[in-house]
Amino acid sequence: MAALVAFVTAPGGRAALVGDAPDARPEGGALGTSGPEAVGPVAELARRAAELEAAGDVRWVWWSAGADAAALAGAAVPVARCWDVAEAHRLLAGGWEATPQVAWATARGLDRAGLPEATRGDLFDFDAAAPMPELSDVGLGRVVRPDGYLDPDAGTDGWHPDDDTLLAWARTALECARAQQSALAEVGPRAVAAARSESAAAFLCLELARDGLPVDRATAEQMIAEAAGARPTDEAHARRIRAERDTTVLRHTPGRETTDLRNPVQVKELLASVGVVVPNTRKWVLEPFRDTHPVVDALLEWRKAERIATTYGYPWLDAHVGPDDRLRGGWTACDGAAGRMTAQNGLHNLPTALRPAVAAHPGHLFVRADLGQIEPRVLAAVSGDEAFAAATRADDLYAPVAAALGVDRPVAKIAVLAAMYGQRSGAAGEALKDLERTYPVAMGYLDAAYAAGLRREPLRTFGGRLIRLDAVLADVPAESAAAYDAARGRFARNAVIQGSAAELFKAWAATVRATTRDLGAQIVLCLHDELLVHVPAQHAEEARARLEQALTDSARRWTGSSRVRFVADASIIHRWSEAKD
DNA sequence: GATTTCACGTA
DNA sequence: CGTACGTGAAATCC
Repeated sequence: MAALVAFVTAPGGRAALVGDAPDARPEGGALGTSGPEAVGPVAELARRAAELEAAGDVRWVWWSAGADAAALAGAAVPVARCWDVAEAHRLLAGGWEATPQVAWATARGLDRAGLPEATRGDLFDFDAAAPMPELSDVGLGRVVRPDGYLDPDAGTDGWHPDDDTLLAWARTALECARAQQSALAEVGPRAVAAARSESAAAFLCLELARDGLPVDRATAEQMIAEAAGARPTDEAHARRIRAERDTTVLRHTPGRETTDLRNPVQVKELLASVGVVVPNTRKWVLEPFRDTHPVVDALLEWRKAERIATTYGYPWLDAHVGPDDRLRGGWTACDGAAGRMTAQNGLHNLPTALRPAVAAHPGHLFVRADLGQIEPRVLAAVSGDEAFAAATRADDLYAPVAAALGVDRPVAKIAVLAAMYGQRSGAAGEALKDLERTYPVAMGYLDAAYAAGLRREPLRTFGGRLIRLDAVLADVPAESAAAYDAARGRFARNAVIQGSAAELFKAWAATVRATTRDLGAQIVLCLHDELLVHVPAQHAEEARARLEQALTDSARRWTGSSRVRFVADASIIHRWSEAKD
């Protein structure tokens, strides 16, 4: 078993590293007596960490990758195993808030309501707390208060610990990680493994932010030019281009040229004047009126161009694509709801029209792979439905389902999706009833999640992530209590599937990262069920094979069996836009 | 200046 | 065929 070694940093460029050999620790013995221990400038500690990583079996512990491990990612330390206290806490307790103080309190079983407030300036300055007696022998008392809570200022921006305090901060992280492991072991058989996988994903997020997504700048400029016009030379030029774009719509409605197309109220009035009366001007509302009046089609085309001009235009390119032609944004390992990864600066919602601009750099290729029919396959795994699991053995899961129900494939597909996502009406009605009879375990699992949502009872994903129903939907406006309840039910039903799928995806990504590193491969994009890996051209085929093997292995570890089959569609491409093979 | 609404891109 | 996320422009609130 890997030895835990904490790596923590403090403002001012200091870091501490403290190891603890768990098996060597005598019963009731002191902590931190058998492993490495160092404190100093973060660059120096990162070098020491690189040596330890190269030498042996280490699992790094940090309060969070973003706060503590940036220097390791920056120095390209090939971190193989880690424990991210914040990610472990998010798994254990749900939601997104995961400061060291909250994570520590939860792991130690302290009441969340008793958390002390951070001090502010000199108004509430008080004398440093006396060390906590039972922890003072190893120095944790420097950051742990007598009442057991963490010093509320520890780890915050304005905190300037001395060396001994920073060492105590590292030892406390170790202690917190151990307490979390115990707590997660109680949650379920997969939760500790899930925390490790989430931790790896959090470090991967630093690497994604560091490396960026390879872009072909010339193509990007060309695609932007097609939608938004030439790059403006000055403000007046920019206004002129904007006006020309507006004219493509306004020329269809003489007399209304002053309409502001960016103002939905005015657009609604404009449409009403040509007989298109709509409650709002959303795309799917206007779509049926495309042929009613030419201004509708012109408006929808204008919106597409306007989107690229404003969100993905020249300012976006200049701000987020570096001189090395890499598109960079911040990444998080999980959102606050079900636990999917998030990304900023358009990395997760780049219009497909711009995908030709995402291109492998010279000498490299992309291996692109996505998980096929991931959500129904995950449903089969998490529900334990043997009949549904049997259907996953087919490349196309809907084919055996259609055969079992005695319906055409499209009907089977709609029925399965309707069951998972909530709509229980419409064309799928009859097939849904058959689905309930044929796969009662899987359908029962979904119904139970829905019912728990109605009752406001928190749920856990397959990997043990707590799905909270209080905070997430608190601000959803609802006309009636029943609508609010139903929204909660749908959310719960969706979250156990979406969240579990996210866990498998991250386990897969972490395995790919580990098993393709020696090829010089970089994961450059994670998109919920899709991976884009940038790899030296001569290793592309090998990398593709390892991606598929990684799925088999991580799915097997995650589900604990091979009853449910997961499939990846993997191809080697130059540009993200290229068709699947 | 901060927050809300509308709209729309991705899965 | 539901859920989630991030972004920008304009309106609205304070």
